[in-house]
Amino acid sequence: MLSKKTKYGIKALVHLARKKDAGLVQISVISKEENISQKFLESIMLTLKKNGILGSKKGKGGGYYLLKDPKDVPMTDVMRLLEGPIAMVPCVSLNYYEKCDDCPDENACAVHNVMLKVRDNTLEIFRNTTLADLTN
Amino acid sequence: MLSKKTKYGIKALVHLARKKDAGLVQISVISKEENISQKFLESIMLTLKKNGILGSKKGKGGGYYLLKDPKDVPMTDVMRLLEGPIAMVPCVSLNYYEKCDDCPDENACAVHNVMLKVRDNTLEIFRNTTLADLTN
DNA sequence: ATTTAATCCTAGTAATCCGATAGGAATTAA
DNA sequence: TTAATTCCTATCGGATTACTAGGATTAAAT
Repeated sequence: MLSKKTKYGIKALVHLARKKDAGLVQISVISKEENISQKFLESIMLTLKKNGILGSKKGKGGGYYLLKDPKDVPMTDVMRLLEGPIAMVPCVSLNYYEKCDDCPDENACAVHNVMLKVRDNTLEIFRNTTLADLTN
Repeated sequence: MLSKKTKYGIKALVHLARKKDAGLVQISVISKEENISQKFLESIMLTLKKNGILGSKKGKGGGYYLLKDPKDVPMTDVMRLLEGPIAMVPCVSLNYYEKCDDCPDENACAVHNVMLKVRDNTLEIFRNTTLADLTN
């Protein structure tokens, strides 16, 4: 299940993408329009900023903005940043790989092989879906 | 991320599918060969039994067995039973649907639409993958 | 009958994660 | 100087996860 953090993060990014020519947008605005707890959203925006997806301006009249064009922000980036691995098991994760304690041989593991297939498909979708696609 | 419960459950089912002509298999055996905590596996086997996937025989010489042919057990059944919804958000779930608190219009929701696509793909895989496929 | 070996059942529990919330510090514009 | 914003750290209740404990029940073998 997708965490609320990721869900809210995506919604906020789409919000910014839609208003990308309007300059800065404040957390308070996004929070109201998207029905997201403001304090919670603050922390989400901060991690998006710290990881090079958003820029910000502090102080009065400040706010957030997208650093890149929406079509250059694939969902893989957003998902990995907010949600973590895209794979359902660590042993098929590209970016968060971990060996299983129980499994002596990955290639012989039934779970490994189905989940690899699922990951490939999901990854394909997220790679080919950008913020721009979500905006429509 | 897949829970250990689901992972162990799948492994146990595959184990049984591979030994389907050998009659009953005991939890203790599966537990050892698959490196799964026996007590934990007990509870998993029990839910698989209560939900019509496994049969059992109690007492000395007892054990578990598959109720159906492995090729008639799709992964959708196993996943839904052990893991719950296949969808990443409740609002795109077929079997566990729930409306989002925050979202006024599902069709206009960016998150909804990507996740619908992901669910369709994942579902397709799980529907077309049976225990028999995992056995090879 | 008794022992042994298995499933069945209910509860509890430690650790972790999630979804926030609290309370300010720092910065900037008016 | 004031108001409005982001930035930062810490905390917290509730839920979930991955087990564990302890026995009740059933059935085969002796």
